[in-house]
Amino acid sequence: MESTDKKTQILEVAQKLFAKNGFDGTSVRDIAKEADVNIAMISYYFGSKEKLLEAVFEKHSNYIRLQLESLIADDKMEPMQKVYQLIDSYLQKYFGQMSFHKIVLREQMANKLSCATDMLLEMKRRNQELVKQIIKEGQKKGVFKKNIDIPMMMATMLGTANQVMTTLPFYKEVNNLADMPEEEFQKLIKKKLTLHLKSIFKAILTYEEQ
Amino acid sequence: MESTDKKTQILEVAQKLFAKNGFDGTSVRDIAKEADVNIAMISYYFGSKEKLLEAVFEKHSNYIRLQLESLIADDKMEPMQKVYQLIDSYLQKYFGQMSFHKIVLREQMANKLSCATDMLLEMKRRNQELVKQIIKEGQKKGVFKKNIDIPMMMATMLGTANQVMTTLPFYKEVNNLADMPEEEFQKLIKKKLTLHLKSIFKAILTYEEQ
DNA sequence: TAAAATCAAACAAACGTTTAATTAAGTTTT
DNA sequence: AAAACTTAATTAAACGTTTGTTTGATTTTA
Repeated sequence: MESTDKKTQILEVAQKLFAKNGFDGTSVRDIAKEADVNIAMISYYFGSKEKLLEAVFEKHSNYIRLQLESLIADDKMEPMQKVYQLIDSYLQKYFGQMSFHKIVLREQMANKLSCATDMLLEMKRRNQELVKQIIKEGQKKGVFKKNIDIPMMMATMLGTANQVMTTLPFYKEVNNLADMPEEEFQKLIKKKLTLHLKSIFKAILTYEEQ
Repeated sequence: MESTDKKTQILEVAQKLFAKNGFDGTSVRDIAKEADVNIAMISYYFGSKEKLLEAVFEKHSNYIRLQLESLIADDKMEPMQKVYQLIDSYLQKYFGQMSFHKIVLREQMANKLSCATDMLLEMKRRNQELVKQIIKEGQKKGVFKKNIDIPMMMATMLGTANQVMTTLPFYKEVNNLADMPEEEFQKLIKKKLTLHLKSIFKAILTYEEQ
């Protein structure tokens, strides 16, 4: 049998609660209660709490990689357009799966060696290598500057997105948008963030130092 | 009596372990063992584990604010130089107190309402207001563009710094610096990050869109 | 000798996991 | 088609640890 109803329900609730309260801050009893299943079902389906976390990671492992590979394969698109679409893809994933990316952020911070953090690091390495290919292509075509610090550039994209995402209520406050519906507000902030990052990346990749 | 040896020792160990393993991931027994004190001393000096966390926050509450205020007060320095020094101050604080800022990052993610998160939000509001003053001064002098999204710009600085800090081992790996001593490596990455952020801020604040 | 500091021990509560029994679903045998 | 059997799903209860905190006695300090 594959993916019972209750099994997927446990997985989704776990993702939500891990994001909200952290791995250590979430008990299997919390998960069981919210998913409306017996506690024993978690061990029954996933083996342990730790393996439940791994299962959450498994679910999200390949999305960005596929996007990047199809970008590289495209030989008609301009380099700068590829970078813009790269930003779009990342932000699409981030805002579409906020709760998961909060878990990633938390796991990233914990430097304990687990199967989940290994998966994460491997994902990061692979994606960074693909981004490198896109940038090098732009440099070969003479559109981008030489000496781009790609890891630092990626840190700005991921870091800015994370920062905005983890302090969304703060941005709502400073922009005086307390009344705006949450969904509309997120759309707005995503739009702002996209433009912001695109203009930064353009500066990093093309503007000569003065 | 004020600040016994053991009391400060508990505070420092707590900061270190909270940063490493998170608040929920750190037990008072862990803290007591590493600080080489009896478990009961934690309740004796701080009342509870929660209040111990608050005490850690208390210790760090005012550093950046003072730096910003002295920057605003200076009426000789050029606006761009002020922004550059703002970046220096923030990164100085971040790299000097990494473990504390990891705790901040974790608390920021947890949206539970505690005394500690309140302190954090208040700090953020105040500092953002001060940064706003510095930018507005530059705009009045005609050095900076109009329509600067200050919260977004700050998100880029804080977010990039956080991202680099939480994934330091990754940056060591991708830069092939596995052999470099940790201290030297951190100096290098801090230097890189500083230049990176300054060039981004210059672009944000002065380059006209093309 | 009075107050502060320190300690081992105990507390109840919460933790992740396992057990053993029961129900539901599916398959095989009559 | 009914009965017998087998496996999967589900449950309440219990398991042994670990959790944060408190107690009450003892030592140190002033």
